Amino acid sequence: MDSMIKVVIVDDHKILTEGLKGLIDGSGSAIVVGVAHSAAECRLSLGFWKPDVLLLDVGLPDISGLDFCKEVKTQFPAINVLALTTHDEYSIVRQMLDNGASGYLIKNAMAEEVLAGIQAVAAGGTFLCHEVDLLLKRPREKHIWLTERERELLKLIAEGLTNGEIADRIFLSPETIKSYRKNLLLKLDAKNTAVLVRIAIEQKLIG
Amino acid sequence: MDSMIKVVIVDDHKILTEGLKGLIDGSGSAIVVGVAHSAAECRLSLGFWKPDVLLLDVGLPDISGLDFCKEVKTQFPAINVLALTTHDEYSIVRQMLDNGASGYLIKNAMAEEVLAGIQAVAAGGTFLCHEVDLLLKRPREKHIWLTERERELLKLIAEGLTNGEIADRIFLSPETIKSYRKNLLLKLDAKNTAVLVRIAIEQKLIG
DNA sequence: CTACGATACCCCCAAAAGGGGGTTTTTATC
DNA sequence: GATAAAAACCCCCTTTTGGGGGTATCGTAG
Repeated sequence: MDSMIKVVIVDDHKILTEGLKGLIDGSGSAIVVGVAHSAAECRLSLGFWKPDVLLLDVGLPDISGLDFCKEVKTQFPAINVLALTTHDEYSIVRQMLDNGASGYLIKNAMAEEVLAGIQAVAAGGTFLCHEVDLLLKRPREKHIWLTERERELLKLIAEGLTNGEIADRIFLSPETIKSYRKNLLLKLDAKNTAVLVRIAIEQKLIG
Repeated sequence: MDSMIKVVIVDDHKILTEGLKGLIDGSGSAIVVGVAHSAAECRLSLGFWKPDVLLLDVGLPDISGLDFCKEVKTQFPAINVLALTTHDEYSIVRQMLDNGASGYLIKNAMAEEVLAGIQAVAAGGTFLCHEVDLLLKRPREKHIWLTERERELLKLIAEGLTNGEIADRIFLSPETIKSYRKNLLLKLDAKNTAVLVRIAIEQKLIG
């Protein structure tokens, strides 16, 4: 049928893609025209597949799904990206949507939500699974959001650099690094570096 | 058919379980007699389902799959547990096998490996997917393995307690805590607390 | 029976982090 | 053109960590 929504799946969990393909093909409204298990594999065929919807995982083996989403939207603005991941952290959802995704599904969502999501984004709309919808509606204060510089500092701290080493690395005064550090402790409500690093990783604030 | 292997799936990713059920039922050698999306849900019916093989995820929403594996093996020693997860860390694999699992599959393994794994453990054997097999064969020095006490200390450090606070909590001298801390830095090859916490979380050494 | 790992303890001293206060400049938004 | 947020900088002082040494006890596997 010509009205079939063409879908491509990019996910390295082969067991999931197999099952998902069956689910979508069996729906009658959409058909899987391609499956890739890495961003590189997807790049090779995406121009040929020309899907309406790209079901994209965040945790790809080669590059981040976050970056790949941006890449796809730049090269093929007509393709609607629907994120499909295990991550339910604000930081990931926000970055994915900022990078051009039209929808966001968590892998423990119902099968029906996948089909609903595909139809919604194929029609040019947006779709968020229930859990993510609630997440984004929470008051602003509950969401941790850092500036570029803060994320950079946080990453270097988590790598074990001292204030002095960080200062040398990015050509700033050690006193400046100290200020950022104090501010990060405040923002993330951490009493010391140990907790700071734990929260940074748990909330996926660093790559 | 009487010779069919009876399988129960426990995983909160509904999309994966749907697909997996189709895959197993379609194999001709095994059949899914039950699906649960949490440990609690599984407990209710496990005695009734009486499966030969339990496909078990580590990241369940209610309790850890690690603990649930031990629980199942205690109550139903005849059920062969086959772990099916995204985790490829030594610590998780080792704990799962220590808790009685007969096999370990990573979710990005091939679909064929799932069927091979089910047949192997149903026959009373063991099964490790290729990746995990390689992981366990690496020289001992490459594997980080901590004592009970060290894991306890590591957890408290990651929670942000200082040496003094930890000492008060577990009734030891602050000097003792300091020694453990220095030893942990050595063992995990971390130059400071920030790196220590990062490695602890990445290698899944703490709960 | 001895050798080893795990547990628990101690001292000294230097380096780093944390808590409290600040200032200035740029850049974007209204 | 005001307002606000981000970025960069500075000083004082205390607490905590890290690096370097140690010692003693207990249990268990060779």
